[in-house]
Amino acid sequence: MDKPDYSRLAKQVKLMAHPERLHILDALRAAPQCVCHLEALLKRPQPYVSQQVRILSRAGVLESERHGNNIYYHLSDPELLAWLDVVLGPVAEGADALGRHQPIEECSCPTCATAASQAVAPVILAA
Amino acid sequence: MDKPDYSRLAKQVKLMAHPERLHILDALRAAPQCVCHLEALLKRPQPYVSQQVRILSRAGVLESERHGNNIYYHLSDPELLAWLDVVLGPVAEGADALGRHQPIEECSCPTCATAASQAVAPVILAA
DNA sequence: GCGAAATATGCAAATTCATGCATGTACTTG
DNA sequence: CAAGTACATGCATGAATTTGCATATTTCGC
Repeated sequence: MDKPDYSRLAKQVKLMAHPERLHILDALRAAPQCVCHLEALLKRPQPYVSQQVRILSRAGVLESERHGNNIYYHLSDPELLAWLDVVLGPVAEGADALGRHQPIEECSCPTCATAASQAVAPVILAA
Repeated sequence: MDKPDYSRLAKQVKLMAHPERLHILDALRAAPQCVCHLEALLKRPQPYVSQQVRILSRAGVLESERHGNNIYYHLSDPELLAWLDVVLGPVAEGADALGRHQPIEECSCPTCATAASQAVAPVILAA
């Protein structure tokens, strides 16, 4: 019977109401991702990605963890996670069953590098 | 495996990313509502309400039906409806089991008027 | 400590959005 | 057809968003 807090909800919803941010969130809900990863995924300059990440961070829906030079972000807000599941459908985007992120050629973070060198031929270093 | 259309989804999500619009959508998913109703509900001037309604209308998520002088709008997009159920929780906001809208004192549309005169004392006409 | 890699921050221009208000239109009733 | 009611539309202005870019910061390998 209590009215929802439309202001608060709208503010949270707004986080998804942006194509690139939605893309980031989609990637992030699957598994922690470093910025270079998202950069490769979105095909946008790093400062651009960092800024969108910051918007999400400052909204309190993200958590970060540093691993050497890379900073891995992941979604920490259950509410938003639930919404994303409905808007985007169940998690698919580049995540495997273990919750690790899918290696991307354009990304050179440790996770991607080792994964790539183990799986496919290391064409990465050639380019 | 196919990537979601982030642009399209973001655009649709944006419809909810606004307090007043979210409020309108909440009311609208329960039952058809006329503008005067929403006006009373939001406590905002009529042109303001009409404009928000138009945004939703032009996005194709609303349907309208005229009854005499009043125009009743209702949500016609199942996708958005599903999202609203998750964001706002199950329908509650002023709808009864029959899907009629709850009469509001400030509203003078036929539905409200008759409902009011039958139920509580018609204090409405006094003010 | 130095340079390189990964990420963050600040700023500015362009665009979009929000909102108030005056006025226009459509239907109804007498 | 005249007047009233319900709703729509146009416009103006200020605020917020978007996006690009230059530059700062942090950490690692040497």
